[in-house]
Amino acid sequence: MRNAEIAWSFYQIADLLDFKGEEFFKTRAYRRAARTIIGLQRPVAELYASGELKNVSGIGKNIIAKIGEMLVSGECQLHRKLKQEIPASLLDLMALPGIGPKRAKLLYERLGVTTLAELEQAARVKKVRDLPGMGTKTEQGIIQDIGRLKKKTHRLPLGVARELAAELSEYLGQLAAVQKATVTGDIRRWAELAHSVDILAVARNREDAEDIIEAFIIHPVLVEVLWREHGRVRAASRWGVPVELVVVNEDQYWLALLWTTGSKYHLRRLQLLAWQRGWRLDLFRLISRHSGQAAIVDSEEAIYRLLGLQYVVPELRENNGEISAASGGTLPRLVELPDIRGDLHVHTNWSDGMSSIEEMALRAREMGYTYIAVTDHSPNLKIARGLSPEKLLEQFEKIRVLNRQLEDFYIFTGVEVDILAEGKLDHMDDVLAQADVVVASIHSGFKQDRDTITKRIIAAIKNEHVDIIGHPTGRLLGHREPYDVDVEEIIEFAARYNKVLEINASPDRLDLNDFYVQLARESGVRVAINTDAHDLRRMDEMVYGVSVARRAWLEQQHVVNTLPLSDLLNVLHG
DNA sequence: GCCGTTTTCGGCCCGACTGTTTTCAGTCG
Repeated sequence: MRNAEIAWSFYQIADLLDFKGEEFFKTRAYRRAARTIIGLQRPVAELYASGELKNVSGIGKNIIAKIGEMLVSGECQLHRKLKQEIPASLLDLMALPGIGPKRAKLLYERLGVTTLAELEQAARVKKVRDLPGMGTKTEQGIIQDIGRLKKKTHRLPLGVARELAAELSEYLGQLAAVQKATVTGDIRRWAELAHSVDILAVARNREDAEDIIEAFIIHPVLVEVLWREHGRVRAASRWGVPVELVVVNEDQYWLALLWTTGSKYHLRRLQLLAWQRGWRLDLFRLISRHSGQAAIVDSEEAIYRLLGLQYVVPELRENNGEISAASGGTLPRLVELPDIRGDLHVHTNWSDGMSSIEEMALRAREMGYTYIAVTDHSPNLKIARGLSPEKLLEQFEKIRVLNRQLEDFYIFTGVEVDILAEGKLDHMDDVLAQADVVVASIHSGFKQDRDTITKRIIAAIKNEHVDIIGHPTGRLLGHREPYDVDVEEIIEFAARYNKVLEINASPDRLDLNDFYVQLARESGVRVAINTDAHDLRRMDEMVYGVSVARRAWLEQQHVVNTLPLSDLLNVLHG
């Protein structure tokens, strides 16, 4: 069992116990354990076997026992029992904003509602308003939120989509009849939301294709075959997003890879250009219009070369000017993960992170970075145990001591300071002045109007100590819409005050998105790609932020955390 | 549920907001 699956079980146990009205501290313990497991760098099974699990903070005797059960049988008894007792669809209700365990229970017991569809029906016939504590506004809200949910269920945030795709392609890769399996489509282009999970497999023998499909569709994550034709199958997955598998022979691989990667707008432009240049490009084939011969290619690069183009990386294939740039040889030299020299926004166990400053720094050094900025929360964010000014200065002192011990690595002192509801910052200027890196972010007042929120952020930009605006739109992909903010104006002010905007690399955020990052670049605003990691493992999510930068055509010089330490110091203090 | 060497029991967790209320329960970050 993978760590993610075990963690997922604990999250679900927590939700189910919440529903039963179990005390807060117990359900929190399960959630904490889940979060800890997600953050582990080694397989739980390994730590369990070696007995090291008991040294992990937040995981005690009971949870270890349940992990043991899961490792043996795939499920623990408590989870099984809870699932029997409570319809799983009730958890969907609790995912609605404003509906927690108490209200879900009320709806279930008084109206017999178990699914979103039933809840919507109950709301439409005005039954919800009769329940204690609920009224017409709640009822209207339910109808609206369910409507909104229906629209988005078929798109999966990039992070989850990649995990699902990795699992399926790994599974395929293990089949004897499969030579290799590659993830393509939206995911290969690093689109922030995947409409489908696409996998391309190469069969060892021509006649194996159907057997591969047979073996594929029995994978437990797939629930139903939607359609199927020779060498192709589309199935519904448990995650709500469709999965598509294409099986080809080796000689078709590169054109099939190009074709399945998309986007369809990029392909359309490519087809047109191919036609103009004497080729016919269609499904898995590139045929000379003169000779009628199919081109034989041994890479995607070769296909673009045949068409007289520079190679276009998947991230750029959105019909956003990349084909004319490739034709003129003017594609940008995109920023790459190895260009990143440090992470300027991470949390430690001084606030709501899971690891110590030392652990985060050592991990960063291991990753090849030369610096990191520790940016724990400010006092306003009580739930994250935001640091008081005194505590923060104590942390700075600790970091100075650590810096004397570390060779070839530098820890910036820093803070992620809340932009308060009135636009003030959650630390005094004399405190901020002592930090190397100040990330200013909004964590409250999400529902304020556009003008108010925009002004708050502009006020932060104007503060001389602020270096970076963190997750500028506050969205959580698939969970929370961005707050209403005039991003164009933020970019304008960032340009005027020479401030850096963040690409928050967490796959739950990807904030700013590629569109605004491109606008920022065109306005001369530099970005910092930061993970906002709260544990060691999530420092690895840098690659997601880099993908946003690449989709926005960013080069190394547009990203401040590609700078060598000394240059970055100049930017921060200059 | 987890945690702890001044505790093996009693802490852990906090305030704002919303929509519903006449004083507050539930939700959320």
